Amino acid sequence: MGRKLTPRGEQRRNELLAFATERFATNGYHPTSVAELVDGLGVGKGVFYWYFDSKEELFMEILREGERDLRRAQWEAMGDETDPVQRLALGIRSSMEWWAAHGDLYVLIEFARTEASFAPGIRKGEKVALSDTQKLVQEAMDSGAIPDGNPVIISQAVLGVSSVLARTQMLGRSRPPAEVADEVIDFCWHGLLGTARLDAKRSA
Amino acid sequence: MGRKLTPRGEQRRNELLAFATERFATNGYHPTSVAELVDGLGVGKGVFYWYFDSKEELFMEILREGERDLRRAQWEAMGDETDPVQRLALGIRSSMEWWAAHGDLYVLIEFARTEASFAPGIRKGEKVALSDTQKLVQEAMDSGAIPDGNPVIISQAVLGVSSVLARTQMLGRSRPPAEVADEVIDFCWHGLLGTARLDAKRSA
DNA sequence: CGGGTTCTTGACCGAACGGTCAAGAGATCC
DNA sequence: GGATCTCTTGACCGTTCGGTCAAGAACCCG
Repeated sequence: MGRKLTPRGEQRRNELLAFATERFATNGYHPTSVAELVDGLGVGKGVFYWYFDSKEELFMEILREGERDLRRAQWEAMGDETDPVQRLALGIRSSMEWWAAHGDLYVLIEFARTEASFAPGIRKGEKVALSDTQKLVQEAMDSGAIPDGNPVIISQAVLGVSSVLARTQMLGRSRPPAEVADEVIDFCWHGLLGTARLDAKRSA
Repeated sequence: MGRKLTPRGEQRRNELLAFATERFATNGYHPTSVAELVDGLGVGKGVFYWYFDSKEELFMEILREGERDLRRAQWEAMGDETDPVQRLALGIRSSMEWWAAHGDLYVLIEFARTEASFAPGIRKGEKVALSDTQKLVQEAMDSGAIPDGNPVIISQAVLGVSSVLARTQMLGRSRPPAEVADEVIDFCWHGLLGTARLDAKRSA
């Protein structure tokens, strides 16, 4: 929208974003009406349309802010580590921590992928995540740290394992993100035939 | 609904199921109206409600039939193979073939997970898939074919890799299912640090 | 205090939705 | 040919939806 907001307005906007995120994740995007959002916050309907052009724009804003924040968290976590395999591990751990704190976004992104109006935006975000991962994998291959292979496939597989275990183990069973991250790394590094499984994998 | 149908009625019902599957997957469940479905088939609205109690019931029927058919395909593919690791590979290959032929269902299941009214049914189906996989992994561990580990985690990881590569490589890039299945197996068996990567992995 | 801006209200709107139903067409069997 | 059952029609219904807007309250600054 691009309206200039006072601190008070900024706060209202954040209230709307937070409440909508929770409702959309719990009840679904379509079944959650704008009326339900403003009623839940105890304000008039005009408030909603003061801060957002449409329900659709609000939703895209939630997705955009979420993706931005996740990427920032990953970048911060990797810090000045230089070894690509270690960087990958740090990225996985920080993603897991982030998803643990923002479980609602997980559901929202899954939904967004299933509808024509939101899918393109999601695909763009996933391309960025893939490209980030792919660079690390390629670098690790070049340095001989991991054997040659198709870096795209490997990156997608790593992201897939992270994603599914985040959903089933962490969001579904409330297990601590650090533990789940260890399991992701363990599987991704060695696969199910691998043997070096018993030593401590926790990095640094 | 349990209405008894003549062959003609059976065919109409299947037309509705097929058309709705395509529309839901392409455009989303909520944005696709019952009116759009019957108009697309060139029939009156009453036809829809002759065969289904509600739009929701139709959708659940699509999911139910899909899951049943996938499971049947897997069971058929595994045939009389006895080695658990080989059975796992056969299961992965047949799933990939099935998803290639039923890409619409992929999107539908992803959506169904995101909404309170459909999520329980999906979770039940996923529990079955997990349990099937888990049994094979456990068996392989008991026989020493793969090292000990948490069979739940490993099974979910394998299913996750299958799922993400099915989506990105097969449905997204139209690559042949057999190739993608090979890549899934390769990654799951050895991980990204594994070395035995160059021999032919194709089974039998 | 006055004047301008930011924010809020809630009645209202047209459109679209899921679903109903009385009426009738087509097939089938005796 | 009539009785019966399966299937089809489409106008119609009540409800809810996303979105609008004239009016006014709250806040800020000179």
